[in-house]
Amino acid sequence: MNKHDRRVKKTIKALQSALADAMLDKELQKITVQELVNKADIHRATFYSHYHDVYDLYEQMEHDAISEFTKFINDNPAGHYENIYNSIIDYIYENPALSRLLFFGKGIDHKFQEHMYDIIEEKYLEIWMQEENISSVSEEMLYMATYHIQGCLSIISLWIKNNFSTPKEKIIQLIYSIDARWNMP
Amino acid sequence: MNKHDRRVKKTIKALQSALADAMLDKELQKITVQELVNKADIHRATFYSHYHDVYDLYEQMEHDAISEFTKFINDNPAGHYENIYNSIIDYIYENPALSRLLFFGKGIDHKFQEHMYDIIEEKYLEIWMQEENISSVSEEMLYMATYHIQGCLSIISLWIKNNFSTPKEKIIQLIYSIDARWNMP
DNA sequence: GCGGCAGTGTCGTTTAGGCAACAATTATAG
DNA sequence: CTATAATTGTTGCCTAAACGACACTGCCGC
Repeated sequence: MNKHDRRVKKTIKALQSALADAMLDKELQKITVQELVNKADIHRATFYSHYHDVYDLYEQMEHDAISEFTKFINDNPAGHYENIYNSIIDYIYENPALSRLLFFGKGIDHKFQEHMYDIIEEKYLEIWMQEENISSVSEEMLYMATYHIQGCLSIISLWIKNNFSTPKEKIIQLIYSIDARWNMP
Repeated sequence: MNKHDRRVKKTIKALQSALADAMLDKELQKITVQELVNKADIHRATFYSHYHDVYDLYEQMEHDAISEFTKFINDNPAGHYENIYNSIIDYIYENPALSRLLFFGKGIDHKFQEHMYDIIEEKYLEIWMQEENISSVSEEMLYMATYHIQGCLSIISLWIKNNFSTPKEKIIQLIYSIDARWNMP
């Protein structure tokens, strides 16, 4: 299967949306293949040509999302850490169903958020060390990082919870304005 | 081409959405096939296997929509005319892009709305004549029909203009409550 | 218990969509 | 004016998705 084929991309996305939707009000265990293909409007056989079962679909979803986020964050060209959130917010906005699932899905160990945090923190420290031309970070810096990252993530989390009713631009602006109010260590 | 094939339905819908989207800020004349297939994320050759050009797509869209509405209205089982709006609102909600186009698209003679009005009025009169067991309608009734139909259509129109920010149920409730406040002739 | 109903995997066949390449026709800019 | 970029139709080949059918499992109500 060529994963760059439009048809493949579309069915994958349709199935992911269907699962994300289903998981908002149902445990992963209780979701059937039938149900998913109905929602996604694809043939059942097509499902099996991509995934072994519902769990398989979920695992690939989570894995893909983490890869995507990691890529976005590491590809960050300018190296300004505000841009990290720009990429993240864009991706979330383009994949609302997936995001809702990863942040609020039922019956999941929410290690995804920890993963997310780790990736971002790593980038923060990398940028800081580069900017300040130092080889290690102080304990104070780590606390600052936690404070700021978790704060921003909770803003994004709330945004998703509110079904993106706040305009994307406003969220970005918000995070930027918080940054501006900061005196970097 | 079997128009009941899922793939066909999906590409048709994707192209319709793309055109509807494009027409909101561009004249029909200025829209290219290229642009549409990019938006719809389908191959250009696929476009030509369905339509001759952009105008062809538009005409079929309008025609299909009118057919759909007519069908909904005439299939109305109970014969209660409030249900007409139920069907219409459902359809609009399921086809937001198409609806925006038909109500607010640029560079179109908005004969669609007149068409819509005619279909609804016909149904109204049919129901009334049946209920009252009469063979013709009074002039007064025609005025009442105009008043009520155009009023309801303008509510729906505003709803679309507001990007469906008002919940669907509330719109239906609104129209029902208006009905309840009426003393039928 | 058993009949029916929903879901599961799998298979062979058909078909719509994807793709790349083509010549031909318009823009659009330098 | 000319080049060069973009859009247009069209083609042949390939493949993923659709479809219907199959036997099989598990579950629920009578």
